Amino acid sequence: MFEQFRKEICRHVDFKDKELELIENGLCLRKVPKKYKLVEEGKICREIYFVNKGLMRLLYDKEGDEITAFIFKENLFASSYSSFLEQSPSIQILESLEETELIVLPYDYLMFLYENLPKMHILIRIVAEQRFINSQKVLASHLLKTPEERYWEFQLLHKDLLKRVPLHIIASYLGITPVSLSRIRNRTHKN
Amino acid sequence: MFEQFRKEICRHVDFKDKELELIENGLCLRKVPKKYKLVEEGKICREIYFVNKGLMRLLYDKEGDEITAFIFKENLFASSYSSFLEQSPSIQILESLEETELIVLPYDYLMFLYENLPKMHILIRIVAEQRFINSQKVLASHLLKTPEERYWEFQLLHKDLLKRVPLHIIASYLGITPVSLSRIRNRTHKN
DNA sequence: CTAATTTCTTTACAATTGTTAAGGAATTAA
DNA sequence: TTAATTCCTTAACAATTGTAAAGAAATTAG
Repeated sequence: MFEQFRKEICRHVDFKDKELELIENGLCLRKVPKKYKLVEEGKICREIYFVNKGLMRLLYDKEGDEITAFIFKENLFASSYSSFLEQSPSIQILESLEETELIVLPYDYLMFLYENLPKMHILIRIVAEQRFINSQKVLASHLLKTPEERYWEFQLLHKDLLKRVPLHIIASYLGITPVSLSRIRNRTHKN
Repeated sequence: MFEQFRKEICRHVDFKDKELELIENGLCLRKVPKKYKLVEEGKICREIYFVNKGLMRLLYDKEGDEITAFIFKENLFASSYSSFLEQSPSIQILESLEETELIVLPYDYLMFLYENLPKMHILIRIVAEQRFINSQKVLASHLLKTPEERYWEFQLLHKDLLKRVPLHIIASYLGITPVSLSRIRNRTHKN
């Protein structure tokens, strides 16, 4: 049930069995269907999700248009993290792209762990740092590369997602329209 | 000497006087002139800097062109954070935009503090989380807004920087060319 | 299986940006 | 102060993207 989760967190912090038990006492497993919204716009995000199986995406609703901020694959911690950290209304939406199996860590239980298992600060510090590094990479890609180069890069790094995710979602992740992505793909395949 | 620094970190973590002393034992003050490079491309970033007075910027060298990733004002923790965290060669440059006064926290001393003052994990967790939130905001701005809207937003949030920083640096921060920024400013002022 | 919906591509046109080059303004250095 | 450098704007043109609309293909729902 928590095998992947254990493996992932123990890569970063050396938790003892008793400590793992303490952590897992507050967790639960949740299965959601495709297109299920875990966090809605305007609501406070009160949980962090570890993706056991499936795909999640974080997105903005821009006057009806969906703009993808990030796609979470297996073994990543997903959440509307800004909303979770500040316990403030989310400006992002978190939803599943496939039928997805999640491990749920509630905010209140994380606070409990912070007090009773100080190592938890280390773990969450590392999770935050990694999400920061990721965010920096995506931002750098926008600052340094053209949409076309960004598509090539995406192809290299996330070949699997090209098959799992509709192209218009990838387009919005790359910061372009589906029409433009279609043109880029057309150009690319011919050369 | 460390007043601002103390005030800032105590906003987040309740350090006792003795603990503050322990932290400050490993810090030093550094004054650098304008355009001084604290971190060079390819070198490992071995320090975190707290900006006491002045301005720093994080940038990429893209085939000779300078692309600004972030601008650090007073009371922020600046660094090539990815390089610092992973102690790997930096793909970013960190340099001063003005004569700048910094408080320097060396990597080795942070490791020492992690071991001898566990609360340090909390502080650095919060610093990482805030840099993440910032990074998310900048990325959202790129995904959701046009360059023109991004300039308006910048004007609102960082009016002071328009006077302190050359426009071509702001242009690269907004992800556009100086020529394009000039056109946007021209359009904006007329309407 | 059929109908409805979603997804993807293509086209034509408008709008914006990038590029290159040139000149003037402002700042910095000698 | 003068000379050199940096900074900013403008112009013209090419390239790219966005928008709107339409239709084909694929997927989903009943």
